[in-house]
Amino acid sequence: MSLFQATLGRHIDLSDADKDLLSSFEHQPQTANKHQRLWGPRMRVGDLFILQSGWACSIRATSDGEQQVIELLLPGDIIGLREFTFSHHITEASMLTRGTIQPLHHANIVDVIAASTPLAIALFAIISRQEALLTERMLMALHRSARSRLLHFVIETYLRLDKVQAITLAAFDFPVSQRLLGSILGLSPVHINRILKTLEQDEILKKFRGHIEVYDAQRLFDEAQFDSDYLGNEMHGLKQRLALLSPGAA
Amino acid sequence: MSLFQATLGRHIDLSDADKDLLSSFEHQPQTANKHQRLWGPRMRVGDLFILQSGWACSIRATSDGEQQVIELLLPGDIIGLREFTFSHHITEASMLTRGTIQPLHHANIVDVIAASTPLAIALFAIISRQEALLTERMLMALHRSARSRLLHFVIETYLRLDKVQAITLAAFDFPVSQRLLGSILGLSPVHINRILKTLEQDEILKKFRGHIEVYDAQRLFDEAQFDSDYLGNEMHGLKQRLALLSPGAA
DNA sequence: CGTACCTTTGACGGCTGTCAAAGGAAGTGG
DNA sequence: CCACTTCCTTTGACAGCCGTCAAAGGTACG
Repeated sequence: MSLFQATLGRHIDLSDADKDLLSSFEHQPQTANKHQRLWGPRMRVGDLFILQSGWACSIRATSDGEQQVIELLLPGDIIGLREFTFSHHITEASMLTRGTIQPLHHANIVDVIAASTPLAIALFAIISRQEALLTERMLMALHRSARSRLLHFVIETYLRLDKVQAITLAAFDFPVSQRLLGSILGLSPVHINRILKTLEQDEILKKFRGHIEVYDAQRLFDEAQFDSDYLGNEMHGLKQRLALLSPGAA
Repeated sequence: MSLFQATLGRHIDLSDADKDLLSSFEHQPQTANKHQRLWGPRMRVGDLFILQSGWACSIRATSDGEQQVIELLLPGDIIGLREFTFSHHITEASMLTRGTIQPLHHANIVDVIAASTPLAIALFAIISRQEALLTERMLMALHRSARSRLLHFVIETYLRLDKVQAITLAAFDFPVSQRLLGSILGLSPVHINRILKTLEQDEILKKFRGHIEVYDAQRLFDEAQFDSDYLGNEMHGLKQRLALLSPGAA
């Protein structure tokens, strides 16, 4: 089963028909280079991309001449799901690392929704969780210090990665420059650097070029005041309703 | 046609069957009092509410003891759509003014999605636009001054209201206290007050208890650097695909 | 081997939060 | 109709987090 199916299956139980339908969209994954641009602002919405390996992001240019990262996309995510009902892109999307992607025309999402209610609900679950991620980031931006925000983001990213493929907190891949960290958190690169410096001095963690090493997980979580409620996958009530809808569906 | 149908119909063309289906959910609207609480954090997700008149919001308590408004809900909006795939609420939802609401069990959303692909797409369009609203607010929070953010929010709210029912920018209802404005924008009430003072001195606008009067729309838009792209409703490509799906659907 | 990007460090300034206190407006109960 | 309470608005003084500017060293890549 592919990463993408696993992502959808995290929220609902996939029937064999659902799996077949999804497989038909995952034919020949393409290799995407680092910094490869998938679309830009004002471009017509066409293909979305299932990210099968590597990291990507969507970006907006801000009025003050900076770049703001809107969402960080990890393996298993759908790049552009949040914009598939728009006629034109507002964001730019590009790869942060080399990776593999699977194009999927936005109209095909309509086909998926028409073909399978469970898959439609799973897509709602995914988009709702993206929104929850965004909400949490806004909360952090408005009510937390830069240091706490950075720690929060490290934990969030670790947990998202760990869900896709088990990794260790003591040392995990993190191909994000200080400048990019600033674009994600809305902080200046200079300040990011100062924070990382103190985190290293305090023996909490150290960010290297391509990875992070965590020395003191306890203090990491304490200072980040991380509450993982918003990352949950459970959907009790709706699963029952879905079962009722198609008791004999293959 | 109800406000709710108009909201959905902004994105797609509703068939008669779609309208009938929606009507079956809009039986007996209830009156909701000011400050009435619709749900609280950690409560099981059950009913959503179609807001037919009045203003509402969803709120999160932050770790620093403040309240952060997550979303402002206006007539025609669905309260809780963003959480219908979760098993438990994270937010609290409550009325900001007296109004009328129509309960709708979250499992019924599944029925709607199963019954009509166009309605399912319309729901995706709505949730995607909520996410776009949130994204824009985060962008403002990270890259704009408090004054510009406040002006941006005034324009955004005016445009959202105007879409539901034509109003005039020179004077429109705005039942939001300075304290609440702070909770929405993530600013202290004290600072909100100072900004409103200068806006009044600069003869741009004045906020009264229950409404806003705009004196200088030009400067309002200039200072807010408002770009309305993210509020758009168009969905060209997908409408064509929907038409293909059910050429003869009633 | 050169060029571009990333990281590091210091000095300085401003936007916005906190604390405190007082007056005004609205709703409540007698 | 009045007394009381509660919330909202207003204002001043002060402090701190974080951005900006500038410059230099380090690292990767062609």
